[in-house]
Amino acid sequence: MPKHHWLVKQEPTKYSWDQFVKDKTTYWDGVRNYQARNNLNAMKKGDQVLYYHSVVGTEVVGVCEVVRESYQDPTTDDDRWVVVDLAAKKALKRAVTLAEIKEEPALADMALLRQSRLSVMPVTKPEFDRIVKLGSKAR
DNA sequence: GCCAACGTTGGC
DNA sequence: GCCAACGTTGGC
Repeated sequence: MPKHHWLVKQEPTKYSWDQFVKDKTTYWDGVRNYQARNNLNAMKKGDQVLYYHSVVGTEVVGVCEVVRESYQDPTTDDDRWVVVDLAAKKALKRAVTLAEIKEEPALADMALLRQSRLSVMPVTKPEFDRIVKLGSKAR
């Protein structure tokens, strides 16, 4: 089965990549948006996920992996909301900024640009590979 | 700190 | 079921 690719956003002041790396795995809580929730539900174990810092930095900083598929959000009794478990996999050699993504014609259609408020979104494989490639070489 | 985009709520 | 008001997110 082909793996899916995703991008999750977090404000580094709330939960940074560094903290994530320290924790190794985390559950992705706090999603209160149906579209983002639907994306969480569609995640499969082993899917690759880009980690994006919003507000502060506005850049993709690392890659993580789905280690547990969606289950009831432990931080609320409301059964509409779910979380997934993510494991930090590897940091990009250098962060890929939002400005760079905007400059890349191949990335112009990313949900990140079209729907700035969505916090969990699908990414196509070419888009995913492109960002990882950008993040693995010097500017 | 401001403002645009967009999701949600509630009156009708 | 429509739409105005309101709240939140996130880029700048």
